[in-house]
Order: sequence, then C-alpha cells, then structure tokens
Amino acid sequence: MKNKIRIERAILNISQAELADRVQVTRQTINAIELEKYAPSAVLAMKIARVFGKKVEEVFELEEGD
Amino acid sequence: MKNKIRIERAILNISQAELADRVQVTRQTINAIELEKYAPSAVLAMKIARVFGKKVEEVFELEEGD
DNA sequence: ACACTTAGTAAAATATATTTTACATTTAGA
DNA sequence: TCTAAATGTAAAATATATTTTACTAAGTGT
Repeated sequence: MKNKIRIERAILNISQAELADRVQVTRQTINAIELEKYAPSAVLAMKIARVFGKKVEEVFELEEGD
Repeated sequence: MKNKIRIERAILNISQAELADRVQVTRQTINAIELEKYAPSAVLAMKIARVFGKKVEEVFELEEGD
C-alpha cells in the first residue's frame, strides 16, 4: 500500500510527531506507515486523510499485492 | 467504526460470501466487520469500497471512540 | 561548533485483525 | 413443508498493527 503522507505533511508543514499527535498514535507508527513498513488500520487511514482534508483514496493507494 | 456494508450489498445483491470472495478474505471476516465486531484494515476497507464503487468515507464512518 | 528539532530504526510487549474449522440459526424458494 | 442458501457465532491459531523505550543520525538555525 502506497501513500502520500510525506507530501501532504510537507504541504501542511507538520512533523511526523505533530501528525501522530493529531491522530493519536505514536510518532513511530506514523514513521512506519509513511515509510511503508506496514499498512495502517482503516480507522487510522481515515484519521490521517481527515487531517489532510483529503479522501482516503487520495492519500493511500492499493498496490498489486494488497 | 460504523459501516454501510449491508446496504451496499443489498444494492449490489451479493451475499457476504460473494463479497468475501471478491476482496479475498473469508466470509467470517466480512460478517464480523459488517456486524461491527471489529474494524477492517485500510487495505480491506479500500477493497470493499471499491467493490461498491464508493469512496471509503461513503462506506465507513469514524465514531467518537475511534 | 553547538543546541535543537526531526527523522530513522530496532526489539520486545501488547492489541487487534484475519483464518480455520465447525456448528447453529434464519431466510427464501420450490 | 422441505431443502438449500445465507447468516450468526465461537474458540484457537496465526498474522499484523501499534506501543514503549531507547538509541542513532540527519537537518536547521544561531
């Protein structure tokens, strides 16, 4: 699962820690998802998209293997 | 996390088993999510929404506790 | 150069999602 | 009514996400 978290963070100009704070997870969780170490839960994906003012599909993209 | 899976299934007129098949999970997984026993992964939520031709936010809704 | 914020990483523990197998119940159609 | 399909449920096993603690490295501004 690919994502545009880094780009959206840059647009909002917020750190991983700040985003983590806003969606109530740890900074490491944001880092891991941003680096695509694993995919988030639907709840977290929706919260992240909401912070960015985007739809889930605009931030996350399904890949072949998913 | 609330969802409109039952309604969307009714519109498409497909069973839980058929939906499970299309998104490559077991029938029990669809049943559990539909009955809100637990929330899906982002991957699964996106696949389900895609089957229904809807955005994730049109099928799933965040609740207070999420 | 120094201090500070940000980002990357890792291992162990915990929480949660998903599978598997199996059975019970409800619903719909012939 | 009989039968088949669809749904609900449950326990145990496995997979995956998330937390916690902690350390390292990289970038920024002064």
